[in-house]
Amino acid sequence: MGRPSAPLLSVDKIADAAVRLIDQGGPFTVQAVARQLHVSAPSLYNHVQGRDHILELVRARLASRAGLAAAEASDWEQAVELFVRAHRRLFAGHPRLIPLLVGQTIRDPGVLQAYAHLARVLERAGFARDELLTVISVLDAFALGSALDSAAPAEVWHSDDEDFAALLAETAAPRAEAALDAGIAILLDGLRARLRTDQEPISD
Amino acid sequence: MGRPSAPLLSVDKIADAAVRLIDQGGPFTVQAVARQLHVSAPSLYNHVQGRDHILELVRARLASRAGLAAAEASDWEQAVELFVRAHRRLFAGHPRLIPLLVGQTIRDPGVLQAYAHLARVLERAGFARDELLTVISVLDAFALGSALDSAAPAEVWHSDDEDFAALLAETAAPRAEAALDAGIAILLDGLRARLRTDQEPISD
DNA sequence: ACCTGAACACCGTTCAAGT
DNA sequence: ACCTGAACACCGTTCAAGT
Repeated sequence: MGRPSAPLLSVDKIADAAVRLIDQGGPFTVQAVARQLHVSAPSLYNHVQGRDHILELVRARLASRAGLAAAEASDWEQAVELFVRAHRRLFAGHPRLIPLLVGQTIRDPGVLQAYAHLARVLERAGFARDELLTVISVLDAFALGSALDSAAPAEVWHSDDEDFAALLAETAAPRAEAALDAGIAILLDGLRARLRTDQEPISD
Repeated sequence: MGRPSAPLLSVDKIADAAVRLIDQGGPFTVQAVARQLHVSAPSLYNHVQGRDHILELVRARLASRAGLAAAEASDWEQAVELFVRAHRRLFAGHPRLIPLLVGQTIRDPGVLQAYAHLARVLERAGFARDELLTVISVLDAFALGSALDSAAPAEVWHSDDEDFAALLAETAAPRAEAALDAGIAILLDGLRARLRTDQEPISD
């Protein structure tokens, strides 16, 4: 009781504990984070603004670890690939994070910079300005979806249909890597075709 | 107090009230659903197994309304387009539903049938079996992402970056429809390219 | 069979009290 | 400045009591 001589907590420690907790699998509560740190729940509020803030810290932390911002590529195709792979790395080890972050507004400047950078690269490459957000959403959603599926397809679909259940069982984690490559190829092919249309709109 | 002469509730009434509540915007709680129906919260448990069950009912209800299961198409390209558009319709009017359903296992037989059907169509078209789930995930994620963005891009990204903020402001709802078409075109082009590779793997 | 109020074990968050 | 315990207004869910 009372103030400790050296602080027990810090923003970094809280973020780390939150990541650990999420990976462990239990429900994500402020109280559980506090328990990880052997501290009472209200203590966290000296360093952090609340539950949502903790999740935003986790996003920032994992994004920098996954090298999301470092995606400085020369050409747009490489930029797309790096963006997707970084995003996928971000979530791949932490599938339980996805439902926690979907629907939460992204506020972390570092993460937003990565999005803004990709938007600029795509625009410079010749993509129509009002398509940029769609393209980014597709990439974003794809990385997220494939991370979720590769980690736990059974958690997404629960089928009694024999054929579909077999398909689910069959698609195991090792194959998911190849599936990611295939998915990226699909997206890049599609985007290349799109770019041609954007650049030569009246070519015939 | 006591049992009413005619039942006040039904599974359908609960599902409808839940949809209304979600669209209204407040937090989704069992108590709030009960309030919509002028009934106490425990009453719902006579018809429904709990909060998650209610959400699954909502998914089923909106899926059938959006015509997800009706996506019986002749060729795979049409099947893909119908699937994406139905999915997008499902969420487009109810963006607040997305964070509630992501991360929840899909159990509704009708919805699962739509996925299984699409898987079969794609397999028959020549897609590699271990890619089917990836392809479906991409489509799924795309429909979801585009519905979320078109409804409320400001809820997804909150940027102080001038350029990016401008891009967000600029991408208004009316354009989102065109963006959906573009996105579908991107996906179909990419998938066509993929299909060629799958079918002629040793062509050179 | 179907609704109610009371109760239980939780939440996230606030705040006065302590050092 | 930083941690604590008590307190507040909520949750989802269970259950005996009522008709």
